[in-house]
Amino acid sequence: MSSKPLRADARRNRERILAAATEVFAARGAAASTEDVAAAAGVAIGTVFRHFPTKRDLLAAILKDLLADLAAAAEHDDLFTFFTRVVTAAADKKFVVELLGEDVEVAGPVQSLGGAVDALLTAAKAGGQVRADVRLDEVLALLTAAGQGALHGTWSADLRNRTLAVIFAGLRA
Amino acid sequence: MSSKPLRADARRNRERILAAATEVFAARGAAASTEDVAAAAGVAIGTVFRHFPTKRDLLAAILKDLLADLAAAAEHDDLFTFFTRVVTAAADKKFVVELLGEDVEVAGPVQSLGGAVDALLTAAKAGGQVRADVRLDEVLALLTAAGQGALHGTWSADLRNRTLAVIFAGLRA
Amino acid sequence: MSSKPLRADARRNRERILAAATEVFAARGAAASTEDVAAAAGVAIGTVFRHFPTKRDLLAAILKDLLADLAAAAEHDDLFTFFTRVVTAAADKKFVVELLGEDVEVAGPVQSLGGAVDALLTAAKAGGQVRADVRLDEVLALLTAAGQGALHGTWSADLRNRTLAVIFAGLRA
Amino acid sequence: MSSKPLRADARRNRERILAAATEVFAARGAAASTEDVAAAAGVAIGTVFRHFPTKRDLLAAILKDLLADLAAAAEHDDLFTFFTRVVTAAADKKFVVELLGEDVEVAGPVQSLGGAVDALLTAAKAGGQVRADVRLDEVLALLTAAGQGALHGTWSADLRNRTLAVIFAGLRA
DNA sequence: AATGAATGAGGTTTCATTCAT
DNA sequence: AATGAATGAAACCTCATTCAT
Repeated sequence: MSSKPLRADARRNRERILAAATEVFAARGAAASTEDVAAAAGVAIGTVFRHFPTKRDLLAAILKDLLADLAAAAEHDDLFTFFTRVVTAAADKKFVVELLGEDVEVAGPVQSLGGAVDALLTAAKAGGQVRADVRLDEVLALLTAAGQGALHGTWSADLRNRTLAVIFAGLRA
Repeated sequence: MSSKPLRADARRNRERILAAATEVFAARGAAASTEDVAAAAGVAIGTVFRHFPTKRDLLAAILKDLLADLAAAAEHDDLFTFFTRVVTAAADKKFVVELLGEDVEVAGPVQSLGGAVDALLTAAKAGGQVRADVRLDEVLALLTAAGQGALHGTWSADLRNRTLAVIFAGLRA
Repeated sequence: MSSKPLRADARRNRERILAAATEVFAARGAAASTEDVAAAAGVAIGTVFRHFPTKRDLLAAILKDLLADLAAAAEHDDLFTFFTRVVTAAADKKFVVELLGEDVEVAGPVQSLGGAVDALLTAAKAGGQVRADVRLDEVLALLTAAGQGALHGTWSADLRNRTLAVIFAGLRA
Repeated sequence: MSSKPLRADARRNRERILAAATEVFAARGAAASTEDVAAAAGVAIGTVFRHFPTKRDLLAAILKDLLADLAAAAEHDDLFTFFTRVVTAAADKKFVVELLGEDVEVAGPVQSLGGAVDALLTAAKAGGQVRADVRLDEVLALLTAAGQGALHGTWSADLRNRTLAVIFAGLRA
């Protein structure tokens, strides 16, 4: 997949930049400057642009990492647990929604998430926790919706639980 | 509320600017320039800033108008119809979500929307279409979530219907 | 030709910028920064870009002015005098050659110069100072060549005279 | 002259870089990036800078090679043939003029060219093809001028011939 | 000697906002 | 009240050059 194995220092910097960017954008929104990200990562601005030729590339990389983490977590979850996890995670990453709002390339990352959710959905149907006629795409749609709703609404834990309860009830029958 | 009665041409300009801004931001996102809004409205940039001293003020005014329109529509809807209307409208106003992501002053407008929804919810409960223990705040949360999900996911009409069907089923039982 | 009559202050600034740019580029070459031009003109950087949206636009405007001045001078010259004038002028504007080296739009301005030269050439042929079979395009070519040669070679007045003498002799017979 | 005998691979690289640089600068002008030159040569950027510590050094080396080639060709030419050859060559090397415009160290190489031309000029005078009072420096000036004119004017073969014909006639009488 | 990642100054350009006309 | 030119702080990005590997 990756065209070349990065040199040790390059890989180290790439990761520092990604970590710094995640933090900076989380704190100040996607409008924060690339300059600030460089400073937070402790590298020069040119280094950021060597790794991510465009601000959009940087945002896309963060998003990809985030979704990959979530997809990995899916292995040990049932559908409802996973759903809750995603929504909770979204609330911590205020800027993800802004990323999605842009034309950032999401198709790929979301596909991988879709695969994970598909497995959970199948299992949930088999176990009778979800109606048989529910399809993958509306589950993904609900996931996106809940995630972004939580993001913008800054729901309390209690509100989040009650809101998800409605969705879960709808999936059951 | 209004500090001064505007001159006729000033009022006309204010409205032209609002209409143009709604269109421009819907088409190009909230990052579109104020200059572009002025051009679309057929006025000079200075005129926009005379009416809305800050870009944020302009965005807030649009949002307020939008929500007021929705609240007005609520008068003739039942809860589910209204829900569908809001979600459909959101898909047309790509930028609303960006506004909410910012610190735009929405408390007031959203309150009025809440009032409208509260009435619909009470009626729906009375009619037995919604469980008695459902509270206003989770309905609003679901509304926000669905609206923003629709926005970002660019749902087809079919997907929207199936997604809302799950939510509605959840509200019923 | 010009789409709108500029406001008084705008026109004043436009001219100050052009004058400053001519000076700055003459002194430091076309690689000098737009920022420096703005400073020399006593305006903010944004003002330069309002008048000349691109550095290239600025360079093209200078070139156009320069050639227009030369074309105007042609009215009172004979061909050989004009030729000498152009070559001398070129030596003062070290950067013109760099402009021409770029893809700056020169076609238009050069056309106008061509018109002036054509008239001088016709008169010179009529007066018997130039062979009848000499065509406009080679005269322009020689003009360009001499101008740029003078530029790069930093000819002394004496060398310039002797060099032009060869060209003039060639045009005579 | 040469400080150290280069290792075989180093010498090979030096030549690959020079060849690539000649091509790249010819195609895209002297503003082309050193990075691009490295890529075209198939070496890393560091290698370019090891051989030519400065971009200017690289440009100077190219120029030197170019002029050396021309001087070598002079051995078998008469003055007019040589003149034509130089002008034609210039049209192929779009960037040479830019180099001359800079402070690139050309004194040495140009001297050697001057020597070659001097010999041709002497022969031409002896053969009666050039007036006796023509001096070397104006011939060189005309050569430079014609070369640069051809460069910037993108002359057709026909135009070049007619333009040179005027100069040659001027040299004859 | 070669590699290629890092540096960081500097370039062009955008845009919200101010202010002279 | 309207106009639109001016401001100037960023923003993103490029590139010659240095230096660790």
